[in-house]
Amino acid sequence: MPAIRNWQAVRDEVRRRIAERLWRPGDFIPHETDLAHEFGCARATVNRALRELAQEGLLDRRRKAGTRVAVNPVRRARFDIPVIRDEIESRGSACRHTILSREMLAPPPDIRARMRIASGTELLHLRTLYTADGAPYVVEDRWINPDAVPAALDETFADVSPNEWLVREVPFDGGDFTFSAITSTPAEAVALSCEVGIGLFLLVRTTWSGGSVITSVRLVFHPGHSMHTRI
Amino acid sequence: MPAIRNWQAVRDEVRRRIAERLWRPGDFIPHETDLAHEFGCARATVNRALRELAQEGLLDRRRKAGTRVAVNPVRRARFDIPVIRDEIESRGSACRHTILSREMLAPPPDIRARMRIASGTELLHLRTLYTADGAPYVVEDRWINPDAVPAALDETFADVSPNEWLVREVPFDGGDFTFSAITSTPAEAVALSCEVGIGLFLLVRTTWSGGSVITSVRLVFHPGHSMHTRI
DNA sequence: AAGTGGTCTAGACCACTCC
DNA sequence: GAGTGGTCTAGACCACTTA
Repeated sequence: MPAIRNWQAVRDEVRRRIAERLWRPGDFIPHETDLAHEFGCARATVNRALRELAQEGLLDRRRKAGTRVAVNPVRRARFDIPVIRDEIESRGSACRHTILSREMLAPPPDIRARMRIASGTELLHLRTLYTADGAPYVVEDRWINPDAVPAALDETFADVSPNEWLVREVPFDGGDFTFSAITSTPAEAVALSCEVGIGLFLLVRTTWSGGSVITSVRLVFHPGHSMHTRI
Repeated sequence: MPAIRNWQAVRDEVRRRIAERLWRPGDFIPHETDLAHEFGCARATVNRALRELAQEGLLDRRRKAGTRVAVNPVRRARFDIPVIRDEIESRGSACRHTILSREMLAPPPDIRARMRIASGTELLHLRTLYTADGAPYVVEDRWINPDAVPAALDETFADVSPNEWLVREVPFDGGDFTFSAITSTPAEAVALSCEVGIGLFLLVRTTWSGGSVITSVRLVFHPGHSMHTRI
């Protein structure tokens, strides 16, 4: 057997042993020290490899107990969540955005709860349409907390979309994403130039910085939109 | 300032400096050696922290060039994709599955392409319904490649669902996920006891092991289903 | 109480890029 | 060619669990 001296090789070898059922789900695998000895590398190298596999969900590690092959391989998929403009332009299409409406408004209860806003407080409410080569791509229904982002009140968002502006001006450090499907309402059908009563992909995202919620946005995508990833 | 000696603390401090715009998008940040010196820790510790942030998408690292704050903070969110049974039971509901149909069948062209199956080859085709406390949860339309998993032909999947059986018997090492929304067809409406013409969440997953495709599955979830994550 | 993974260190060399 | 991040090592100590 060739020497296994870098962490990727260790990772691949462990993966292979699991795939070939040398080590079966639920089994304990040898300790880091033993594997390091077997592979002829340092324990830190083995640790790096096993840590990676544990993060992937393939291994289950616990101090004192040891490392075992995950019984239920919960697969963790990583999604890139790009800025809409990048998503559209990376497909070679021209992206344009239009502000459909802009107003100060007291948010409905569900938004208030999601953003932890006191009753009666008014937020900046924006509706924006993004098009790809002229075709409606997504409608964005966004609430911005002016307490967290006072500068937003002076912005028209004509040149820079709300999303890009916020990304540039207020780096967030946390977010909450929900993906689901909805049935198109008349309003959404008009905005996206599609029929009423068809399935549309919905992404609701709330982002915060420190303790305060910055913005909550509801993105309704054009019919046929999909999100894709590979593990 | 308190000492910053472990990699989590370094990571948080770097995050803070970016959030407070001390380091702005596009800026180069100090080299690992300098940061290690400033924080009073080893370079490896700084490396671990910066590597983590780069993986998150917050930093952009290149040899020789250096490390800079990402201009377009593409956020990477991780989703856990659990076994359906776990997903249902973790909500405290009782999970049951029913095989709606089971047959050997030549797959339609799109499935053939997705699974890289030669024209004319027959695959095992299964339709399964999962219920949570008796209510339809998801309908699964699955194709299994008997070349990759001969043992599947002898299975009735009465006790163990196709998904669980495959997870247990054929550890896969790669997968391809697509999330989208569809409009319910009459067949789906019947299976899920819902109306025709409403939006449903759809997950299409193809998994392989080594070079050969094992299975491709199309999951249509009950109305209102959502996927959630936090970063 | 003891054993395992988790992490830090200091130093070294390597590999990739940019100039 | 030179400089940066990427990785490996050997040893040490720590922290968390569980036996």
